[in-house]
Amino acid sequence: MNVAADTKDRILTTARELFHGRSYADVGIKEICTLANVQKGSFYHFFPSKRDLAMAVIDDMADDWAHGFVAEAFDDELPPLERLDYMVDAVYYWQKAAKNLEGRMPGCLFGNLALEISTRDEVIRARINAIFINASSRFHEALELAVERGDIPPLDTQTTATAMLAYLEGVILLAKTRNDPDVVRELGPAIKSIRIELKPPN
Amino acid sequence: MNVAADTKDRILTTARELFHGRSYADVGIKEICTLANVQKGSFYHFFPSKRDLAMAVIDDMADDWAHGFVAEAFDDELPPLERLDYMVDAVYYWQKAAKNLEGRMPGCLFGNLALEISTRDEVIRARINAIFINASSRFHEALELAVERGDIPPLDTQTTATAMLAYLEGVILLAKTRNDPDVVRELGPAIKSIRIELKPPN
DNA sequence: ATAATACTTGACCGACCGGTCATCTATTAA
DNA sequence: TTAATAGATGACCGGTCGGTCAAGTATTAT
Repeated sequence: MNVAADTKDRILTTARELFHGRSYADVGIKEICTLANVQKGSFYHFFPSKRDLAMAVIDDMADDWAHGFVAEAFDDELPPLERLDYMVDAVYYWQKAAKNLEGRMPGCLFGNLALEISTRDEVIRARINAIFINASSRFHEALELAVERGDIPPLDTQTTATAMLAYLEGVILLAKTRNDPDVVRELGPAIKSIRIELKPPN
Repeated sequence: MNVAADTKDRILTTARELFHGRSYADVGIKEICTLANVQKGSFYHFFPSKRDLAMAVIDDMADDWAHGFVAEAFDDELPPLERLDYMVDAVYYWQKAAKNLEGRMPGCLFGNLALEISTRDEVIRARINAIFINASSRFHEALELAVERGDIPPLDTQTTATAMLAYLEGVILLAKTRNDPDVVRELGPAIKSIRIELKPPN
């Protein structure tokens, strides 16, 4: 169990780093195995296919994410609008650290994989979509609270939350294309300016 | 010349469709050749490598884009803020048409390729980055004009323009992940709410 | 008419891809 | 102690990948 869990974990961690740093298609199982110090046959003992590995990596990352700085950013103790800034900051520092390590900005693993594979694999697409929906609900909670507290005037919190997530992903995309994490810091804070008005009731 | 130009064009067009609809890595030269009715040797007469094809596709698309609906959207005749809506609408209709044809939302070719290859290929990354900078300058012009006309209060037009482009890309990313062009229509208009204030002069 | 050039053809190449499998070893349960 | 199970090993497989090349055919310039 111990050894096995360790092996599987090494595969998962290595694959995650490689997929994130490059792309799904560009990383071969052989390379993953070599870096993880795992034999190929052993790999296929734990994962039935590369695609299944990808799904496991996605779930793994989503877990770490949710229990990591997303949990910190959207902490109940924090004033709702500050949570947005916290989130932006967290993305910035993470991307900057990654760039310092690898020389390149990896961007958002989910965004990367979504654009790369979602046209080819419905299951993976749906999985990433679910992660986005979940993330957007964090924004939503924060916005609801902000309205409730009178921090901001009423607005369509649901749609605005999704728009904010979209903005964040877009900022990361642009920053990655420029290979410059500072873009996140420069553009990120404007996330708070996004507003979608409530649809007038019929 | 005629026949040759035609062959090269067929390759370019086919590759563009395939890259856009799926991904760079997922589309092989053999498939491109088959669909374009071109022999492999003939392909390599026009393009030294797959990578060069990708660059040609990017340039080709950037050209079409700039002279196509981007030119329409950012027409001088149009009130500056309406240009933003025009742009969003154009993206929406395009993505919807593509989805109706192929069943899936292809998203933005530049965004797709940026996330897929920019960590591996500096030249391509820089090329796409240049396209984004160029696009953002269209937004910038529109914002400058809007401020000048008093349509909106003064703001950091340069940064806001980039933020708007980021937002648009993010919206397309999310829409693609949901495989639903309506996301563009739902979130798109909020692009006008994005504001980045002028940095106070020292 | 001829020579040079542009383009086409399709067989071919080595490398690498994801994936399999028989065999061996360690661990666990009875 | 033994039988079963879980995990590790690495050779192996068919297929596909990007790319090459020698030979042929149009096309163009002289």
